[in-house]
Amino acid sequence: MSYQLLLDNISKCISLPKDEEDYFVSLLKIKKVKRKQFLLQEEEVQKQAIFVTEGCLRGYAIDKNGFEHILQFAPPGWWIADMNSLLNQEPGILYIDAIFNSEVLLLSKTDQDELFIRIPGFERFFRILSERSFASYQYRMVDSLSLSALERYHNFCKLYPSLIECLPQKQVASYIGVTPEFLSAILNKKISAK
Amino acid sequence: MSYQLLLDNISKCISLPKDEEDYFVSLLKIKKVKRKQFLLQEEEVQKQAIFVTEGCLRGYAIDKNGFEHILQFAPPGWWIADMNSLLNQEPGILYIDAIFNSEVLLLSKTDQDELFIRIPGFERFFRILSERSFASYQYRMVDSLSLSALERYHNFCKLYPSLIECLPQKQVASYIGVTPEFLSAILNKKISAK
DNA sequence: CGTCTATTTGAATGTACTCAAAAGCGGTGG
DNA sequence: CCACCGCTTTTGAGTACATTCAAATAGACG
Repeated sequence: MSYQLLLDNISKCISLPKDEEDYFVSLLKIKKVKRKQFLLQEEEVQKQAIFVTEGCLRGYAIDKNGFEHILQFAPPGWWIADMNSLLNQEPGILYIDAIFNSEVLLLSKTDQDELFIRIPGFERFFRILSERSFASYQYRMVDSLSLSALERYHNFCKLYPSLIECLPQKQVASYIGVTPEFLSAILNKKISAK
Repeated sequence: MSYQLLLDNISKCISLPKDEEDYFVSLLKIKKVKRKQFLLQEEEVQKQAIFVTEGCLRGYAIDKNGFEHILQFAPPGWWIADMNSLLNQEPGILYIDAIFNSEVLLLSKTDQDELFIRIPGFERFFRILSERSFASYQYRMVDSLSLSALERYHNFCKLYPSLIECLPQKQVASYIGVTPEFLSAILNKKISAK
């Protein structure tokens, strides 16, 4: 059932009595999201943290020339949000939409704040979650400073092995920070070089 | 005194009785760090979280061609660490050293874990700290995907206004991800274009 | 004053983008 | 089943952005 994936993740970090688990689940809203449907658009305030149970979402920004830059994919088991907007409840810069028909769990900022007070164990869970996200962005930033486009592509394949086969290449290009034409070129050059 | 800056930051997030504060302070080690002295090198395990009280540190990676890529500067009031290494207690990829003679507070991973158990309020403090770091890396990653070198330079000036005047330009170049020659070129072109 | 490092300048090169057009690949409706 | 549509991928030519390398200039400091 929809909550299981999230509850399993939580139980790896903290142990939760049944009543607390029930309370937590009562705060979650299940939402079905159709392909291309938005969960957030630029200038909106991110009111909920989003946990993906089925399908896949993406978070991206659009630059002043109208080009998309994908920051993150969120397959099942991943959280996604414009974190600055969620934290400070101010307008964000990200768009979040569904790549495939998806199902997500929503936890509103106000319920989350309440949750921290009622069940301090969730402070720990979200601390650990944030630390890991922080750590992975730190390394990703290092990669973006020090690796070539091809190396970033290989990293991507390692990070999202399940996605690489079902995503259009242009979305991968957007994630690693090159144009679709250029990614196509370096991948084909590589093959013929064998 | 050395602890005040950190205690002030903490008190903005959580309120701490005197005895808990004393316990926390007892876990901290003050360390003086000379310019160019290392606090961490590649392949080492980050055993402590580092909080800067005086001077300035930097965290950077060295790529396979021997070039430095600065990930972060840490002036007073900032924490710095190879977060993945600290979290998982495994070898990291960052170097951390002092740009100027500095003073830092060290909180070891084991003491920190103990602290979370003894004083749950610190779960909250470090959750908030991690969330903010996460949020700022998220936006920085968007910037690196969507902004030009000159725009990233302007962002840097906003982020580290106190540093921009005392850092050698080549270190700023390293942070924004271009060569010192190129940064010099775009800054001078800009001026003559007036 | 000399030494060390940072900055600037310029030429040649490489990396990545733009634009345009062609080719491929599902899906859908007739 | 085929023809067509929309979207992705490929290809190529021309251009812009950014690096490399080398050398000259400028600043900081003992």
